[in-house]
Amino acid sequence: MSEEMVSFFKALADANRLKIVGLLAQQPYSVEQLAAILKLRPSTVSHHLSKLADVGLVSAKADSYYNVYQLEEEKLQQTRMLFSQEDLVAVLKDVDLDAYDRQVVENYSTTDGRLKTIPSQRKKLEAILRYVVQSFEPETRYSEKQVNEILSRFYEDVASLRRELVGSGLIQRTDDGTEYWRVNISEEKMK
Amino acid sequence: MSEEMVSFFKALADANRLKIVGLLAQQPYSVEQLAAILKLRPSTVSHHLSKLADVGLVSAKADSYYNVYQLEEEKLQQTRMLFSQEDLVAVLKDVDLDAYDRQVVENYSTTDGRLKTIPSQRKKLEAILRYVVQSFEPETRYSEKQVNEILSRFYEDVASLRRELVGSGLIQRTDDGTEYWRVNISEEKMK
DNA sequence: AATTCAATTCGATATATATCGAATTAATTC
DNA sequence: GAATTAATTCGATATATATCGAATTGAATT
Repeated sequence: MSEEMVSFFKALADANRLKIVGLLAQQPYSVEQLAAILKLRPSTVSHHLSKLADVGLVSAKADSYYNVYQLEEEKLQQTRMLFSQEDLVAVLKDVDLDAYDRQVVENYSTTDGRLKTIPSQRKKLEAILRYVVQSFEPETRYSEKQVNEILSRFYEDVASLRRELVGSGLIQRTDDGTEYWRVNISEEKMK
Repeated sequence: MSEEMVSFFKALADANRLKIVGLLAQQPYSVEQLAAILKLRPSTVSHHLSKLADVGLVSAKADSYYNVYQLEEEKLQQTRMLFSQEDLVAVLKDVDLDAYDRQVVENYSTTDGRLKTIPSQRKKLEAILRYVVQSFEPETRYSEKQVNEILSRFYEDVASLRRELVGSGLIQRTDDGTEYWRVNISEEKMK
């Protein structure tokens, strides 16, 4: 999960905690020893150790009445596997990828869902086009007349809109201009 | 350097910054797009991006008046090399490794540098012994008489002190007990 | 059993920082 | 050239957290 990843980095995002990891990589230490070496109070070191223990980087072993902490080597090795493609995708759970496009469309639409104008900024235009193209079924051929009919629901100047869609690569057409179709995402990414 | 390592982890120790990394791993995005997707203000996203850029994880490319950010793949790969033995040792620069032993010795010494008592806690005792043994030259043989002479500078009950030193493995002796020598660190680590 | 001691927990405080809105900057469009 | 727009910077604020000292806990020594 993503929250676990954040906690992991938070655990290491402190100079003293990094030093603790470095020290425990050499040998186990008690809280008192770490406190003396780092010039911190035992209570502070205890706090740091509990954060490191929370993410599984260290563990304690009771030895008489000392608490001797040691590094969890396997967990440290695990760091090397970080940022695999899966990890990166996992971070994007619950992320609203279409929020930008939606926001742009809203800004340029009247209450009845039609476009007021076509934005001149390229990024805005692209967002609008990505939205409009969703009204075309994939794997389907449309005549120019059908295309115009669909586009007229969004904007009066269908010719401009059609031209931009083709120019952006989201819609393709035969050379003679008689047939149009929506380009699917994987193909589009190729360009 | 160590400070750089802390900054690196700090840069990734935030849920929204991790999401930005995840998003940029898919494709470049403008500040405005990221803001819409993450439901943050552009100023906030700008702030996050500058932290990521500071550690070299992302870079900006001007495109008309958009600032399009992209992930620095090489830097991300570099993460996998993290926590090598060198990295861990580098963190310990400027760390006062002997602080604990010094502190213990101070607590058990009178102002003239002699031990008041010998601590009963094992960890404290070990610290004292590590300190005392430094008065013996490495690679040198001592007679029992010489050993006692050296130890008497620290504590009256030289027999106890000598016994603890041998018991701890810091000092070794011949089976007949006529010669004593300090065990060097690398050998001691072997045990 | 009483005392000593290391560690943890708790409460308080000071610093760090995530977030926002406003002002500014730099570039584009009209 | 004037107006628009994206991004950054700046100042303010609220939250998070690193650190400490005091109190508590649990174990070991006397």
